[in-house]
Amino acid sequence: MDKQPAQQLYQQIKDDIRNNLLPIGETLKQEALSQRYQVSRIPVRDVLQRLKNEGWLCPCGKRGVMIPPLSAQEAEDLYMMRMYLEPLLLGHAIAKINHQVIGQAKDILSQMEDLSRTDISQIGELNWQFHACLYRAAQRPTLFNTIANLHQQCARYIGYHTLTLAYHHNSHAEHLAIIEAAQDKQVTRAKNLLKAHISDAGELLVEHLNQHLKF
Amino acid sequence: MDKQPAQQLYQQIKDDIRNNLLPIGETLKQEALSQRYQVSRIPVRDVLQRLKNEGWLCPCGKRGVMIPPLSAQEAEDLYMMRMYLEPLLLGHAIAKINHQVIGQAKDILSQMEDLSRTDISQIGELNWQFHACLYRAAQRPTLFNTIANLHQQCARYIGYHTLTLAYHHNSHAEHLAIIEAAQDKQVTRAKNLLKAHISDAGELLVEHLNQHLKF
DNA sequence: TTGCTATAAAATGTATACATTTTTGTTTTA
DNA sequence: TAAAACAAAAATGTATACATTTTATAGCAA
Repeated sequence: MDKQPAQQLYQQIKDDIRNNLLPIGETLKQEALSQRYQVSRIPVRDVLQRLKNEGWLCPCGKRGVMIPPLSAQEAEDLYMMRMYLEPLLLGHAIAKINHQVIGQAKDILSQMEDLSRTDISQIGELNWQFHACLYRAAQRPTLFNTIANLHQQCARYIGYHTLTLAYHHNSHAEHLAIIEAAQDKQVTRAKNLLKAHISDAGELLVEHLNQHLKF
Repeated sequence: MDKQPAQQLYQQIKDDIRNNLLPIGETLKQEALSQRYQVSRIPVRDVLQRLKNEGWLCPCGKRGVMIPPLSAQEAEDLYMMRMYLEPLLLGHAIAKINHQVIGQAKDILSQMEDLSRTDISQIGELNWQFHACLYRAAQRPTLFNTIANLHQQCARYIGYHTLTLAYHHNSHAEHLAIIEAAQDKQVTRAKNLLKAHISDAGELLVEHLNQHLKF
């Protein structure tokens, strides 16, 4: 099942942004991209608009888009928002969580542990799958979508740093604790654990960025 | 200066959604829309994608989009998120607010008071301009954009209800109080006022929806 | 009748061609 | 020399035509 061109293109461009294969801070030319990826400008335009809405690209002047430089302040804001919103959603979720959801979440955690360190790029995705699995149970699509967007935007920051590996070692225990609290319907405890979990990750990331983004 | 077709189209479709001139809950056909508005399908596609990302449309099945029905739960979630995030941003803003910003905000408030009741459709926009004017001062684009998105999504709910008029009568005093607190650099007080302001509006809206959305 | 398969039609995705806008570079003029 | 104005180019926006995918329909078998 080979996806439609636009689907591949979307992944490809996102990867290329992560790997710094595209110029940062200057307008991306549709024509250039369409030649680079061997498609017409129509799917390119679609993908650019989509990536802009997901925070991977930002407006550049009055027309066109560019890859915004990584910013410690942006990371701080993203994690701050997550810190406020995700416990809210988890609170709604816990009332409706059943054994199947718990099981699914645990499976995802197992997968994360089994990942060889060559698959770092997938850790971020699995991490989101874990959280999303719990959040979905809340059946609050509006809250869920906003949070999903925030994760999307975070993805650019947590994809390929050595930081990621170090962090996810710690976070495993935190994930387990959250699941247990959720399982036992300890709403307040679960929310606090989650808040701390996000806060920890955010602080680590912001600190890391402040050290490495010199300008 | 007549805008580009897509710009007009964007406004037009949004208005038509607000005024219930387009079918709710069934997939919008690109071909039909392109004939209705006398443009090709390309700008139609662009606009549909954009409106989807702004919450005016939602995915429908595996392909296409539809106009989602108004939902009290969605309104509740939107206002809940605003209640948490906007005071945060206002807090950052107050430190940087100067007299010019205060003046600008007051001007917008005056405009809102002067609006004849035939211009109800503009109240929502002015209301956002007021808040945005303060928020922009914080120079926190990431937080700002997320909040702007939430307002966009709220817009569908507060555009054309009789409710709007009744509410905005009360809210004027609240707006003034917030500005004064901001002017005096009373951060905590301003944040609390704002939180209450949003909470009030949210409760009123949700109650209204629960009464009028029978199904 | 019910369910499945194959085929047709309808809708969306994409490529090419054209129109419009923006930008850039050059020339002209104060 | 500097600034303004114009012309050429480059880039984006849009229309038309075509390809692919999805959905609906008709026919057949159980």
